[in-house]
Amino acid sequence: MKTEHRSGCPINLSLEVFGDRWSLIILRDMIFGGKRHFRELLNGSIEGIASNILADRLKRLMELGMLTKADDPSHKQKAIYSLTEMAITLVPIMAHLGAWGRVWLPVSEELSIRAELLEKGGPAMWEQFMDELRHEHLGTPATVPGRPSVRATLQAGYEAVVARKASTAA
Amino acid sequence: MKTEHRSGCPINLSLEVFGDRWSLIILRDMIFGGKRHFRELLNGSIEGIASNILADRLKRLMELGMLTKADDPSHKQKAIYSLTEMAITLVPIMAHLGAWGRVWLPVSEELSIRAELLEKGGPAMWEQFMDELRHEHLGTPATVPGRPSVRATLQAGYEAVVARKASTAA
DNA sequence: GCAACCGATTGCAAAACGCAATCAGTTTGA
DNA sequence: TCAAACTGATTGCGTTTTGCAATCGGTTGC
Repeated sequence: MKTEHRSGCPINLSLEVFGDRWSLIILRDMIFGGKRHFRELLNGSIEGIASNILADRLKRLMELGMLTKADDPSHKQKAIYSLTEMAITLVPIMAHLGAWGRVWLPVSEELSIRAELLEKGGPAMWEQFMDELRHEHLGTPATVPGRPSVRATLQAGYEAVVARKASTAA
Repeated sequence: MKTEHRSGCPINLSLEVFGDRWSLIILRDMIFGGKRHFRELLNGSIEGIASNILADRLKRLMELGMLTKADDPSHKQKAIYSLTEMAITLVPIMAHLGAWGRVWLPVSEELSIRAELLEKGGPAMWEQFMDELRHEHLGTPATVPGRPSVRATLQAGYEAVVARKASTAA
């Protein structure tokens, strides 16, 4: 891993980690989309990432300590990627980024409903979401079961918008 | 201005705006360093931005609506760059980014003290800072004068660390 | 057996980057 | 008065990164 840095400024160092056009997209798809496999990330990406870029970024994110990789017991060739705590704590940043983008950029309604719900949920929802991610990716015990998962809530919001748009368009 | 987007996802659109290694650095220097001129940004950058990259990014950030440019009355050739509201509202993102970087990345003490103070100040401090930036860059009336400015507070913290390190090293 | 799928890798053209030198106009100061 | 320093850039050029398509060897399901 490269240890050469432009400066010790936290904002600069953060940019050195995900100051490119793809790293955060991959993490977004893992966090909000629940993607864990190479093909899921490759084919599920609405932005259309190329396979060599995806391979390169996965490797880089592993070297940086944001991801880990493990064998999938169901398939000898399959690898399963997991978020580390370092990546999971990006949730508040993702939430702010989504909120800012919703205000200032030409977002589409169906792709920004998740950001809107996450913004409205506030820090309490982010904490719950991070706990769920820790359970999924790090194997920590599930906390307070019974309530619907954040990802399911966001997904339901997304599907409601898609359904509504389909019905009004028909 | 380019209107071609990879997707309408707010996180993706945000990345299209500052998903590179320099745009946020420039905004950081304007927000926290109070830099307003080309040369200030060029020579003051600890990361060492090249002049062609700086020129390109300033142009791009203007096209995106993050910056405006005006003549400096004191010098016919001098241009003064101002943050727009769009850029000023990045303050909470900068704060979170700095907080995240402080936890996970090899930050230097003197360059992360500002991030620490901003994190501890919380949303109230961010709001005050954004108001000060609006006053500086947009000419809005100053709100609640009398308290020390956030930038001065952060700068004082930085200088205290530098002074302490100089004295212990001596 | 064979098609579909697995995580990549390779080749290649285009774009972006990093660096140094340079530009024309403006201001400063001796 | 006139040169030096400073203003916001621009140019040229070699290196690196990106984007895209094709392909790879191995695995699995039918």
